Amino acid sequence: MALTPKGRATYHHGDLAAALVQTTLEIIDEVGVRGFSVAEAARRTCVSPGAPYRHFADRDALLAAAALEVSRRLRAIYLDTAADIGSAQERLAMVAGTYVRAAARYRGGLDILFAPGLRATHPELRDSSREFVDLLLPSAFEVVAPGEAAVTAVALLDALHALARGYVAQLLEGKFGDPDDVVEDVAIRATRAARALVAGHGMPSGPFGEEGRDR
Amino acid sequence: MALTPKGRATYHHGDLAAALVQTTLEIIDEVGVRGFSVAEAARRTCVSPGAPYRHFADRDALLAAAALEVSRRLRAIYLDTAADIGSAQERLAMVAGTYVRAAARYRGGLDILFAPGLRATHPELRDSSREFVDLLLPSAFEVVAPGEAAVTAVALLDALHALARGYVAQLLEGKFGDPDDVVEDVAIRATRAARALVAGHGMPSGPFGEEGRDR
DNA sequence: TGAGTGATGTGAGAGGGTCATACATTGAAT
DNA sequence: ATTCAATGTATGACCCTCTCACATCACTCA
Repeated sequence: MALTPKGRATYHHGDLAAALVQTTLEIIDEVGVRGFSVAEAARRTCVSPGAPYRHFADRDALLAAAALEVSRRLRAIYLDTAADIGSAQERLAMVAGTYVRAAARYRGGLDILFAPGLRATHPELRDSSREFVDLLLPSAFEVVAPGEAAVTAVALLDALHALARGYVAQLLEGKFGDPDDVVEDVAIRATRAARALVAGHGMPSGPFGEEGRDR
Repeated sequence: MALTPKGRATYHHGDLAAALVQTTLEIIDEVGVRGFSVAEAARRTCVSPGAPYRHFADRDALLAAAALEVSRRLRAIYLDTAADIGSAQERLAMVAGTYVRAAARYRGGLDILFAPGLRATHPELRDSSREFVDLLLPSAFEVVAPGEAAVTAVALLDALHALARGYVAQLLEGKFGDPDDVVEDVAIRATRAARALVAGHGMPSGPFGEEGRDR
């Protein structure tokens, strides 16, 4: 009998975990999270249906790993585009647009990244988002009034995050038409709205003031 | 043998469709969309596993019906709270807070309402959201400059919608802590951010200007 | 060099879910 | 009373998740 029951060169795959994550992203791009199955991922990776479970505890764990990968790519995109923006205001406003453009590129990828169930169960997803947001903290500090900087800056970032995610959701669900056709327009609108938000940032410290954030 | 193989009084249920929608909402509140199954819904409604398919084409159709119900309730909540708000600015800002509070009340309900897959497949969900948003149009018109009112007003509403949805997502995934504990705080923050957005609404007409909106 | 060992993949299968199909039951219209 | 359409049941095909015993391989250390 062939050394490789499946269509592979060696019995051991080499780096199944990474391959599965990659395949997962592809599948999700095609059929969405709902259509994804680890069986299908195994099939495409030319591996038995049980093999993925050597690397991921369950379906959700694989999805979470894929989401984490998306998160990493988003971060990279941001770092690329933010490099040459001088004004803190503009840098903040721009993130929203960048987010939207990245969404069009990764589609389903963002669906997992934001899947309510997953984020609730896998804290590392929230952590990754948080780290990403923290990249923006310095810019936020520059923008808010020196007095109550800390809290207001964080609140501003939360608001921007909310705004961007909302636009992404609307874009991906086709509210404005075929996502491919309208990405750029929506990105511009998101940027514009973000600018308005940054401009009107004069929000006095609120209930979250004392306890810091994120616990 | 008993007339009712299951624990029901009559062979015919009476209003299975409505009962299923209700049960669906309950299940989702308990175990989330991911944990929901029409088999379980049938079980709880004391009906055979196939019965639901007489009323709903497939699992997604049942979920969509449930989501529509949530949408209806949201609308009712809004109408209740908006009644006695005089200023258009405040009315707009308040919607964000209302949205957040409603989210805490319906939890999983909003998960379905916003589930990317569902909204893409079932246009009636987007329609219902749109009708809801349209309730706010008059207020939006009051707020923007008379000149380019139409487009800007719609853009403002889209931005508010995005913002509110983003906050809801963050709330439900536990970013700020146990949702129950922080609803009110988050609602306040959302309202505040919305106010900032409305205040900085001076966005000139953009690429969406010519073609109207929403197609 | 050549066993031993742990990591990785296989195959079979239990359990459950979706959905289609054929059949049973019933209320309403004739 | 009879018939019909609507509604529920029973059964089963098919797929998926996840488990378990076993096969295969890479690596280590004597």
